[in-house]
Amino acid sequence: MGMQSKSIAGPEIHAVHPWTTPGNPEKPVRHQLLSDGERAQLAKIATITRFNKGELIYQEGDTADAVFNIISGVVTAFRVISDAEHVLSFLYPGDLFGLSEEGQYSYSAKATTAVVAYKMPLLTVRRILDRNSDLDVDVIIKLCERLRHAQRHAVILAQKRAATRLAMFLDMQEHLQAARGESVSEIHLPMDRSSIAAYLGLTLAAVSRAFRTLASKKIVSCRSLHYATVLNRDAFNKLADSGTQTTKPT
Amino acid sequence: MGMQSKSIAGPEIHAVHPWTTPGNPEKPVRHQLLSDGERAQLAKIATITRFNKGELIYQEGDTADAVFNIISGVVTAFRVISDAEHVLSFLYPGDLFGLSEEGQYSYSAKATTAVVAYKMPLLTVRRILDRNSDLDVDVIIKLCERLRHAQRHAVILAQKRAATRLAMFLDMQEHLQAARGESVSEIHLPMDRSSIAAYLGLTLAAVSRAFRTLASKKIVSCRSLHYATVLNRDAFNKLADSGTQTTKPT
DNA sequence: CGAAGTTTTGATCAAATTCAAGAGTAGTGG
DNA sequence: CCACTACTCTTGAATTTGATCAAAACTTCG
Repeated sequence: MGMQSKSIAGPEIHAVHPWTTPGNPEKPVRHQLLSDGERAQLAKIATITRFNKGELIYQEGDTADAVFNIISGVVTAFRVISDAEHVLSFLYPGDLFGLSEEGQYSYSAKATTAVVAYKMPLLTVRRILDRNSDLDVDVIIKLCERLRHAQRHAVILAQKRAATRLAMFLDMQEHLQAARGESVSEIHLPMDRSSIAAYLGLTLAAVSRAFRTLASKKIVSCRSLHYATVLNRDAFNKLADSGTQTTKPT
Repeated sequence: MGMQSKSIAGPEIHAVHPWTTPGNPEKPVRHQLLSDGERAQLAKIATITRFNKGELIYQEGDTADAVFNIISGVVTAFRVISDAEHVLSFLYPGDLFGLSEEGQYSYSAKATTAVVAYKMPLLTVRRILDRNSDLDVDVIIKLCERLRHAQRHAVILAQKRAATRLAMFLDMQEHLQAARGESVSEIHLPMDRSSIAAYLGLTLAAVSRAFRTLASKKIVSCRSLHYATVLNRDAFNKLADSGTQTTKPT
């Protein structure tokens, strides 16, 4: 599932470059941000770590001493609040996590599928950041992307109907998949229903019913628990279109 | 309402420093991030702009050509989705906005109170960022803070009961107020009820009822529409405590 | 194949939305 | 300075939607 054809091994940060030239509003493309030199520099301090499906990577409150960069697999970032699990984001290969912390991790992270990741000591990464201006810019780009995602998440959560939230979630997953260069004939959902529920701020039952609602209206169909297809694109967009940038005329 | 006693005029970026020394989990303090030199450098390219209450600063989709730094007043960042306004964040003096954009602004911004702000050309700021490594780090710190806020927002929106969301919002406002060094005898709410509703993903009516619920239980009282006081701290924390870092023992 | 864990589905209940009318605020001009 | 108007906020009643609790169907994996 990891198709790296690069010459040098080492961390990869993928992100949509936020700083497009004005007057060139092409569709955003996901780039590899790090130069070969930067990757080599980071590779020296990185160790490769593996996590089994379901394994906890770190827990909210732990001393934040490492930054992770995903090679393959999916990670779920979450917080537990009065016994309820709230999913903050699903992280994919090319994502960086554990950097934006205040001494302690501000959320927990677990492997949703089997995961392989680079693990780098936080202090060393900071030392490199302090010297290397180009790396800074890459990290800024990545943080901007994460911020936009978090804001989109908030927009999804602000929706009042469950089917709308689910449609927006599926739309988001489809876009991310396209940005990663994967096929979009089907939407892949590596996480389980309860994680989706925790991300959408709904109960398990509500997510299940929302899937049923979309299926009964012939808007979306599910081949299995982890694969969905959009059947009626117009109806789907009517529900989900909100995160998509408005292709406004003139 | 602006109490700058600094020697040099120019943009100010305030943020909680995320990179505390491990083993020193003191309460986070908000710092002025920019050095005098950096502020002077930015001041040269900045112009001071004023906005009236309610005025639109920029609109989603506009070409993103300027970055703003608030001197005084409150700005609301929002998106309009199928006729419904969704508030992404309330921005205060010391905040920076308009930087994390992809050629076009990804949300709209309006002045919630009268606002005075520095306006800086985006291209020039980027050029400075490319050369000045220290500034990069400051921007990273600020972005990390914004990211944590966005994630907290998501946690608030994932709450199912309106009174809980409101309590968490009030708690957040109180903490921000304290971080800004203002008095916390009362919680100041410069925005109107419908903006709170748009931030909490609720209807105007639900917010109104939630205030009434908290008031009738003697947990919070409202002197006026814009000032609230916590009466019963224990009951309040029981509702709101979730975003607050767990002061876990040993 | 069988057992443990997930997901679906059903019935009831609580809570927020909606629509609409009434009370309160603010801002304007006489 | 007060009165009038426009706007925001509160409150009420009916409706819709999701939560909750619980049982049945389905997956997954040993």
